[in-house]
Amino acid sequence: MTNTPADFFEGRSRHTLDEKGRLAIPARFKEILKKRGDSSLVVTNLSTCLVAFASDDWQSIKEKAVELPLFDAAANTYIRYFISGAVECPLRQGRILISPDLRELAGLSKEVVLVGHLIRFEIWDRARWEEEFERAKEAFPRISQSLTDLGI
Amino acid sequence: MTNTPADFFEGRSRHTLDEKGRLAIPARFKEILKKRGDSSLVVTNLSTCLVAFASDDWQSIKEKAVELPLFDAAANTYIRYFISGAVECPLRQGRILISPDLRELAGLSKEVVLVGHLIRFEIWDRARWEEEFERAKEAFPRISQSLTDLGI
DNA sequence: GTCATAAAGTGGTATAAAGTGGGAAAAAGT
DNA sequence: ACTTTTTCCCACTTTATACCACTTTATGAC
Repeated sequence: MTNTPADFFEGRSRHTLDEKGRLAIPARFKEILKKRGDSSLVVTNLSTCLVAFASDDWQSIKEKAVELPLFDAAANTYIRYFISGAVECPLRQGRILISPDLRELAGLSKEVVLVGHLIRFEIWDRARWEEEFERAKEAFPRISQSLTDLGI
Repeated sequence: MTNTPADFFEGRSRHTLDEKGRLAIPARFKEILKKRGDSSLVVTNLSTCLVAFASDDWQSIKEKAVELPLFDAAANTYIRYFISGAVECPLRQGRILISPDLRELAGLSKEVVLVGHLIRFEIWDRARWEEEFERAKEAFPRISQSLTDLGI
């Protein structure tokens, strides 16, 4: 794992989450944030893990969401499920604090894996991540058509 | 750089509603109100929860509603159901008081969840929120087309 | 390779802030 | 005047933050 600063979140790191819910951010991720003049991450939930964005990337997601009609069912589902989980997490001593609520949703215990996802990165409980990785490895040969359709 | 508070209500918080109906407002939400020079919230009912707005945002909702045709059925339903429920709740010692009427409508017991919804935030009974969250999570994969139509 | 040094990551403690609960004073309604 | 409700104040508990120290991993010189 080189320490060349990249523009994207890349690579996987195993970290530990302490009892207070503090999570160290890998140095190469911190470099990216620093380059953008950013010192916080925005963290929210997905169904099986958490996702972290640089604040200005999250900002543009929000700006779209805020234009949605007040009473549209799909819009409300989207906001309640995905947007409403978002918490700004400032980096302190190179770490962020993950709320008990989000920790519970993602099933995070002590051992955690941070997975680079280019514009964002994911935060997985280690056991869940290993399951998901196996699933992805298994599924990979079968998704070639979908990838072609997506232009890859 | 600085720990700037966001412009929108984001994140979920678990709070307790005491016997007097007092509800603490999360510090990050209070920051937003303070930034706007606002010291009250406007709270009204939705079908399964309550919604809170900063007073000037509520003002613009009202200004739109007042332009609606006098005898339009949907307009009247909207005003009777949604607009008329609104109560101004001033912040006192960082808390608001929720009337027994609204508490009953939203089925609020002791455990309550505040759900950031950008321009507004929702107030849910905890058990109801958990049901709704599961529903939203479940429904999420199926609403992608609607979201695309909405420009997401 | 080994050693020294630096950087990254981990854990604990003291302090500060946020959230919670209850009681007394004030205000409102009867 | 009396009851009920609201408001304010204080005390307590819980959670977050800053600070410090230690361990582990990476880096560079020899």
